[in-house]
Amino acid sequence: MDSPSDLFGHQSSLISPFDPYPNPSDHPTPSGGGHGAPNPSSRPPYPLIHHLLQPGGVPMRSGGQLHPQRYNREEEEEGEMEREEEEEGGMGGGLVGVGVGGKRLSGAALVADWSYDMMRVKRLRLESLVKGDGEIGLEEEEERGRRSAERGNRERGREERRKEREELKEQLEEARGRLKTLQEKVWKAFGERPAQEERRRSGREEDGDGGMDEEEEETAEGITEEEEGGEIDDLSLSFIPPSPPFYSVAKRDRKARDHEKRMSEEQRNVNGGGGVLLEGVLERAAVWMGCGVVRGEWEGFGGGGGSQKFAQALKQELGSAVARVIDRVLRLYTQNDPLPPSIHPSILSSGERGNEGGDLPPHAFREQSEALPLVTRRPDNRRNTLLPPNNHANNRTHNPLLPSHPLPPLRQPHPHPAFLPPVSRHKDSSPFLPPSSCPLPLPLLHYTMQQLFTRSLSHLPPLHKGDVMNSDAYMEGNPFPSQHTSSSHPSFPPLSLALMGGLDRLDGGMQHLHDRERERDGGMRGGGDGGMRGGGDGGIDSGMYLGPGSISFLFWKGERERGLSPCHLKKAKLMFFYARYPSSNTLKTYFPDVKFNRCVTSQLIKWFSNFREFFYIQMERFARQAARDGAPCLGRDSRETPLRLGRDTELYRILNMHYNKSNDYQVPERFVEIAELALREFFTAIQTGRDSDPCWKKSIYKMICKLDSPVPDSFRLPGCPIG
DNA sequence: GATGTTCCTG
DNA sequence: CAGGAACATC
Repeated sequence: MDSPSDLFGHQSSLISPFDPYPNPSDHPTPSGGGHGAPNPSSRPPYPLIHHLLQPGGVPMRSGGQLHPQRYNREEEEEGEMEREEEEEGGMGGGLVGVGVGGKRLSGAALVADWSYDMMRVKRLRLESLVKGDGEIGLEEEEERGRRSAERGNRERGREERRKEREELKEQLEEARGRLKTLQEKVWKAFGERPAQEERRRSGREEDGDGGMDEEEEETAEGITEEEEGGEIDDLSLSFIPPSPPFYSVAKRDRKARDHEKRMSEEQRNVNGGGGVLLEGVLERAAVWMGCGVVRGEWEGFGGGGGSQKFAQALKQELGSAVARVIDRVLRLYTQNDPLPPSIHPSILSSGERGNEGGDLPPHAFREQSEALPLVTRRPDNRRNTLLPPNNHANNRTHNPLLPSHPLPPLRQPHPHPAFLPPVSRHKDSSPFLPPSSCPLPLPLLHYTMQQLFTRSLSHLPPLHKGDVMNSDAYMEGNPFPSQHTSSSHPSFPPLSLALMGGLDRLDGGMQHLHDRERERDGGMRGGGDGGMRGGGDGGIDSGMYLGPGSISFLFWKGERERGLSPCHLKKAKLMFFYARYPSSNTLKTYFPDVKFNRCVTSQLIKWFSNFREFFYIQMERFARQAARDGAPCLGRDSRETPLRLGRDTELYRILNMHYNKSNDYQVPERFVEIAELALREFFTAIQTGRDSDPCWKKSIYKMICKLDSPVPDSFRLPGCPIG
């Protein structure tokens, strides 16, 4: 049997920080080694309440975050392995969020946390029961076979049972201490001081008939009974709100009715004030804990059915109340509406509430929301990702990308214009984020997204097999209705691809052009690993990244493996302004938060290949248009200064739209120059008829390849653009 | 064979 | 934007 310290010593690991990654099947990563393969059997399955915490049938392990301070990046990294071990295959963290800088803990997390503690106690007791029963059976056999040994055996059994009792008492003491701690946390979470509670109770004691109502009398009676038996003399349950133990069926039934009654009240409370409900639940959880466990412990020890009843009662209380709260929160959340004032914020995790403690700037939560592709943004944010991007651009006479354009609300709080070059904006932070605007470690933005998606999707049919890969319910009911969504985001503008139709293949790759680049890269980051094999462990599917609009298990898995995310794509696009042909070493340098392996590297390279493709297509397109129409498309000045790429031109707009969709960044002047150069090269080639040469683009590509600029050092920082 | 690039398609 | 084919380079 687990020792109490073992049992509760596990607590800290079981109260996992919310579990950003679904651990699909606890499969060890293909890379094997390094990560301790989670062993499902090493953790208790909480058979009693596990499913009760899954309102939608989706395992939603509540990772009550009791250590918000863990949520800085370093600790997150350090805890990665531990977390993996802690994961239990449920949609971890789907319910409650991280207490990122939060002053309060999630009520649901605490309930789940507490429930889990109680389950541990119960399990403890059941184990002792099994053990005890076994001993009893043995005695009976001996009684049949060897009467002479009967007395001795009995005495021995009694002795052992006494030992067991001692052990159990110790364990209960531990449990009690644990409960006390938890309750203090609950009180803290709900703003009620234990002292206040104490006052309340003592005040009640002074009232009426000696300060005891029926329940209290029963409690006292129950304890007295136990004390008479000499079993729980020191289990004074002082921190547990008074409530009866169940020592008679009649009283239990009556109590059950009372509980039903109060549950109805709670139902009302949940509609009007969630905090009250939670407190009630927790109080009664303590009641069951204080009475059920203690009582059942001894009943069970004597062979009674206390465990069953305790389980039933616990099931009732926690099942209905907790699940109801969770359901409600989920419902509220999935409605994408702001929380109605009737919902007490304390029933939401701090992750849901953003930062309540004021550690984060006011826009922090807004930025978190930016990371939620499926969440409709607030009306004041014109960049709603649900809308076609920049529709306004085509309908306005002035260029929306001009620096004079009002900044979008997201950026307004920041003193610097959004279009300043990154180097001048930040010394120590990501170039993408204003100094004050990155209150969370960037991965947490992803985590938040994952977390919220987990919640949102828990009530929806799976869109992708990955969404629910580790959901038993979905696994059973939905055999992977996989629909790849990667092609649902057409990026190319309506452009006559016929232009490209007659182009012949280049007779050579550009690889040789990278020789110089590689040499340069070799010195950029000491100890370049000499290629892409360095980080490869083959642990990531090539389909890990499915595009900014498709959040899937594969994406989560990618996050788990520190793979590529939509933010990395964004960063890559911005990086394209500096480097059209980044080598793999360059990529490794500038994506330090990505765990590189062959697939990730290929993916990044593929991205840049796509960027180039788009770039060249646009260049050629506008060059041809200029050659045909005299380049009116390139602005008024284009006749005086041929083929200038002004920032008010259509080409500029298109490029900016593609690489800098949300205007996080000012297009570097250097990029504008290079684009102009490329444009002129295409234009000249077309004008002079060189485009009839099958290899006519090659020289242009080569030229562009040489024009890569050093990527600002600020790009070396981990993270990615918000939103 | 691994890697990188372009082209093409969806 | 992904996937794949074809090709080049090492």
